[in-house]
Amino acid sequence: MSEVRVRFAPSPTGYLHIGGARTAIFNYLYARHHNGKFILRIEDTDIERSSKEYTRAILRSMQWLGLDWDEGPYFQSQRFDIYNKYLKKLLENKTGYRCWCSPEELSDFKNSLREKKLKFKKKYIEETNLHWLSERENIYPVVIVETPLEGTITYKDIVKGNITFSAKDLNDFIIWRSNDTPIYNFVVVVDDSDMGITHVIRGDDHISNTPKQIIIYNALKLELPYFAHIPMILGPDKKRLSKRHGATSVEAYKQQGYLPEALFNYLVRLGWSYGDQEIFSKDELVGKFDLDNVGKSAAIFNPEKLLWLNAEYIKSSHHARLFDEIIDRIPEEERSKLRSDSNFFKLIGLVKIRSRTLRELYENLKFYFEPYPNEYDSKGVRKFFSKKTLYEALRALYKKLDVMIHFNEENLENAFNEIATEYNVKLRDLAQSVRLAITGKTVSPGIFEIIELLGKLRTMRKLQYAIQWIEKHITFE
RNA sequence: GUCCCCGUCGUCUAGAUAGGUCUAGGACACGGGCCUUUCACGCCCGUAACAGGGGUUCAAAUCCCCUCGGGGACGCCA
Repeated sequence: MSEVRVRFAPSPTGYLHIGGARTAIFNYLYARHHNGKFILRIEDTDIERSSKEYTRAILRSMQWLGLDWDEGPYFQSQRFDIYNKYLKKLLENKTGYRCWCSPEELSDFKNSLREKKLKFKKKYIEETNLHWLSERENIYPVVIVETPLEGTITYKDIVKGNITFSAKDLNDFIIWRSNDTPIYNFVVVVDDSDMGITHVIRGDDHISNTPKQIIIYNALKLELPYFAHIPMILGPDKKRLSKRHGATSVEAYKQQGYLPEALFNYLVRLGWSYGDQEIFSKDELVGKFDLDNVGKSAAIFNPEKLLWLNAEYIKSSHHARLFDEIIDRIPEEERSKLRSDSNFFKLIGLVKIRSRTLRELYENLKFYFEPYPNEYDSKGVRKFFSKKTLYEALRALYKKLDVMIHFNEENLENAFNEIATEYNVKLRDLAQSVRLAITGKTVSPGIFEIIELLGKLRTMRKLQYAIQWIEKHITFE
């Protein structure tokens, strides 16, 4: 077989969404696996709804996901010359015809045909004496492709197998608007052919477009590509995934703190599998991905599993990489200091196993450079700041730490234990009140570990602040 | 309504192509336990599915048919 050439062809009428991203990924992987070319084409023939802003956003999302393309982006809006050339051909060989009818007339006619269980065909225009086939005043013509009255159109889908349509079930369809611009079904065929696309890999919502496109291929005497229709992604209610199911754009997942590899991995595994394996590097995917293990049925998007995968990727990421990923969230004045602070990088290591997103990672990290917590967890305050003995223990601990010279885990642990015994409090309760004092939360890495990393100065400052806070806000019974 | 596609645990799936090795495997989630200064991580255990009905066959999740269910398409959108 000659070189594999595939394409991803989004229309810039919105951000790149999860479904589109998966289609792009499948195309990308198929190209890379077969040493072929991955082409990007922007389908902006609907000038009204397309925008430059969305185009930029789509490219940005693709780059973020690591979907680098080999050719393009081509813009259909710049290729009207080519479409005109093929349009001429279609008109010349009479598979396309001009129709002088208004949108209203056309839709009324289709409705009346529907009542008779008939499809819209040129033959019925003629039989009904509509006079739409020759010029009329004040009406701009559309160009319509004529579909056969009988027979079948069959093609072999790489993922779904043989699919057959009856010609009698097909409407003749418009391929050129009365405002002199071409329509989707026509331009895809022309472009895919012109760009030498060998495999059309797209969502299975395009299955019913395929017979129409095959008719155009045949009419234009163009070679047919292979078709592979991949199942769609559904929401939890089994409806087509949309905004009401929550975040659907790639951009949104980026903002929420997902790693591109995690999203990529999750999306490939949705509808494709390789035995029991769940986690794949991109190189592995390039080696293993092929269309034959793509499933036939629609998949429900499961945010929980994506979250799990993201956590897995965060856990196995290098600290430096994670630092780079969250740097935008860190206050500017802290960035360079932290970059060369080896304790901060150690802390990243402690915190990353309890962070499922980069956002969480940042939240778990920020106590390190913030002088004291913005607020204390209210439940924690009730349990650990509101007991007199714990408060007294905390004060005693403060004094003990104040004279401690080597601020290491071992010494800290001894000090905590001594105070706990002395004041007859549980070590865990003392640890919790210190944790709350330092991080503002009841959850963090090991208390001795973080104190050691934080160092004496910053620890004492936070403890002092907490003690004062308690004195100011709490009245013991 | 018409046409097309799909149907294994709640979810993603292994199982197909070569019907027996499937008392149906893995993963997420969920439940329990261990570890433990909190929360995680990690480890161990558990709950849970072949949509239904007919065939074919010594034998069917795997092949055939029907029913039911879900989705998609029927635009001068892509």
